[in-house]
Amino acid sequence: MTAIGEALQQAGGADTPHADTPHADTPHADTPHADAERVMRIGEVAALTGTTPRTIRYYEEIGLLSGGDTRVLGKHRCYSQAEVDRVHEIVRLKELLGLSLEQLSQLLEAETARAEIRRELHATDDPGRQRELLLQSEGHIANQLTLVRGRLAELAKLEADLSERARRVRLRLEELGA
Amino acid sequence: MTAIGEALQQAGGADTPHADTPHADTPHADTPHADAERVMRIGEVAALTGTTPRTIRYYEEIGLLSGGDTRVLGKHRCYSQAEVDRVHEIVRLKELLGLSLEQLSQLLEAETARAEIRRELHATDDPGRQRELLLQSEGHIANQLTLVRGRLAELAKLEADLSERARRVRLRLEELGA
DNA sequence: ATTGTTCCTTACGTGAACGTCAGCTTAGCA
DNA sequence: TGCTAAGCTGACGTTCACGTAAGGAACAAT
Repeated sequence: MTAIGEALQQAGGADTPHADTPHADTPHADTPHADAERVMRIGEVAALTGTTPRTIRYYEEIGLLSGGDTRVLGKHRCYSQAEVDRVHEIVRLKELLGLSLEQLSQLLEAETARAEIRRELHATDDPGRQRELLLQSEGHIANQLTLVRGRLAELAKLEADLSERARRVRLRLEELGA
Repeated sequence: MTAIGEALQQAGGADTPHADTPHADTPHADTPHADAERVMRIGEVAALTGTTPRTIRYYEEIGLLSGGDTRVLGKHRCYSQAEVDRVHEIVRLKELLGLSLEQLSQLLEAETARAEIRRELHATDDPGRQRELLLQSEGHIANQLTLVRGRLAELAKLEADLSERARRVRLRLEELGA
């Protein structure tokens, strides 16, 4: 496939990038309430997010992922659905906005804080503290929105330019046909 | 400035990235019709496009820029406004779509062909040939549009997600305030 | 207990996209 | 004609974002 082909396909997504674990995830739920907070290992997370274990470890290395605070060195990393979500978010923002991982780690300060905030929101009864946390959240999201909307505007302008070009070419073709 | 700051500013553009040529472009038009097809050298092009001479040479090296077909080796490269436009286009697509330069060179086949097409369109009187050229142009633009619109859709979805999140946080804040 | 698969850490390798330095030539000007 | 700023051609260095390989430990199943 050509490079442009890849670029065009890039919008589709949802492919099967590599087969790491051959037999799929255990279909029969052996343990009760298994789906809610299943503990996953790195290979599964990688497969679910369309990345590789190496990538996940790298993201941990540079501080994008926590990588199991309480994990004993030398033992397996274990992840929950929350980490999967985060990796998905990382990939999405990275591809869509073309940000470097350093920029992302700053932007994702929002997400990092969100987990913390959710925990603390449920833990505290102090309305003042809750207010503070929510305001922080709002600020982070606003940051992301600013970035995304800026990109949207630029892309819209590009689209307009291209449409205009296409229109002109069509006009000339009609002239020619007439 | 923080990385996120840069990312947020990235939408603004139009900064002065570096001062290469101290005294600006000769303000007095010595030669007549100077602005139409001024011949520029690499430093000026770099300054105008917010890049560096090295970058321009690199783009030439990998085939993204022609770099003066008729240029004698060892002599200075010279550029016209067309090259400046092309570099601008490259930078724009690269940043906005996050494409690799190889992908870009495929996508920009359109632009490459356009110059050719414009020349040939004026050179030939054969309507059949003209039709063919215009159809080619149309195809290339359509390719670009597909790519851009795909991105636009993805970004719009992201924006919607973020807005939804922001809405929820605001709701909780109102609850709290009430 | 053995075995096969997945994972661990460490460390070196890689491709893209330039940056940077050296040594020399060209172009504009005084 | 001489000077200086800008450009030229190698060629090596660098950062990012991982890939890959080696040697060993951990888990699941038998």
